[in-house]
Amino acid sequence: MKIESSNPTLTELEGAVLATIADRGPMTAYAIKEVFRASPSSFWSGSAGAVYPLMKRLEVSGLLVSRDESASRRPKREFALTDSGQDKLLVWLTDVERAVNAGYDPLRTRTQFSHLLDADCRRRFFDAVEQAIPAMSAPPQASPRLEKLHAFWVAARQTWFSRFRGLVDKD
Amino acid sequence: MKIESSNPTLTELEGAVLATIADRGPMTAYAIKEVFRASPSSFWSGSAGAVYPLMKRLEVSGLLVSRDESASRRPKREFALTDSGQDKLLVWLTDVERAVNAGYDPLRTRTQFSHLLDADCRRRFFDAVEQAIPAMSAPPQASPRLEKLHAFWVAARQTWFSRFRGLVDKD
DNA sequence: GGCGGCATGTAAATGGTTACATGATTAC
DNA sequence: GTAATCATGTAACCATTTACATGCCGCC
Repeated sequence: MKIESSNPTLTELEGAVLATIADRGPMTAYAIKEVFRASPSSFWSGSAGAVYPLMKRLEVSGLLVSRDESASRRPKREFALTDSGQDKLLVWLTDVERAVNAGYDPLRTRTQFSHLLDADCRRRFFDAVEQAIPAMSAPPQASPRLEKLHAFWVAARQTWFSRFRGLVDKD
Repeated sequence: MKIESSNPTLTELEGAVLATIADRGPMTAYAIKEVFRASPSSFWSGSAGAVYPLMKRLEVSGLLVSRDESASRRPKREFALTDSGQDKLLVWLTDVERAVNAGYDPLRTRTQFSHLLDADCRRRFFDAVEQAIPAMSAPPQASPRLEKLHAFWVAARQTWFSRFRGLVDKD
């Protein structure tokens, strides 16, 4: 007897959707989409074309259940986590292989090639970046916990970048 | 008279290809692909299906030129940067909007939801991550400069994560 | 003589973006 | 009454991945 394992592993977007619902409770696809749209990373674009079909897929594979919560003629379908969805979420959340990954960071990529810029151009670019990093704001209506986490991440990034710069400027 | 602007902006992969060639001199598509495959980020997979057509595209749009460098019956086509390629590269490299972006980081994503894990599970996951971060190695045959940059980035990440953990573990 | 690395490429599938379309409801 | 927001969705397109296919060269 073969056990149906459905999708082998969740994509980052799928995992993040499940995690968001686990965190905030049942939500509409629209609300999920807005959460991602508010992210400080442009890689989480929160496009309808990604979110709606994705959540439908997650329901079909039994990780989400939806109920019609329309209070008027306007449609409103709320998705909640199933037990199996909770299980998969925990697997995704604690996936060490995924977590230990340099990720995809346009600034880190550029630092690797900063020596290709002449000193003047580099200084201007670095100045602009250094000024912009602390200005990165957390998504509006973020919880105090998320706000704190964001501030913390920004501070770490700032430290990293200015130390990197100190290293490079010496040359 | 209309000025042909061809592709509006380079993708991250396109920019990184141009930068790699600018850095190392003329290379084959195969060599480029291997550089990306060696990256510590799984997002730079360096697949032939991405690299070969991409470099052909960059040549068609005039950012690269290729010459046949076959020394035997085995084919070998080396791509070099054109002046226009150099220009576009500099624009890409100093794109502040791109550089100031939280990027795509599976670990950062997971930290945002770490409170969904029970204390025991969280500790195990964090332990594994904290142990794995310093073990992240730079690509083999990296230049001393790249090696240094990588070590520096790893150290910053380690600091960030352990401080984040200190913040969370208090709860 | 065979295996691993160099070198080129393509076809199909995936996962996501952009842009569009529709309509209900709320706030001004 | 009209603009913004809530809410749902789809179609076309895009960059990239996975998997495959081919063949040459050097080394053991």
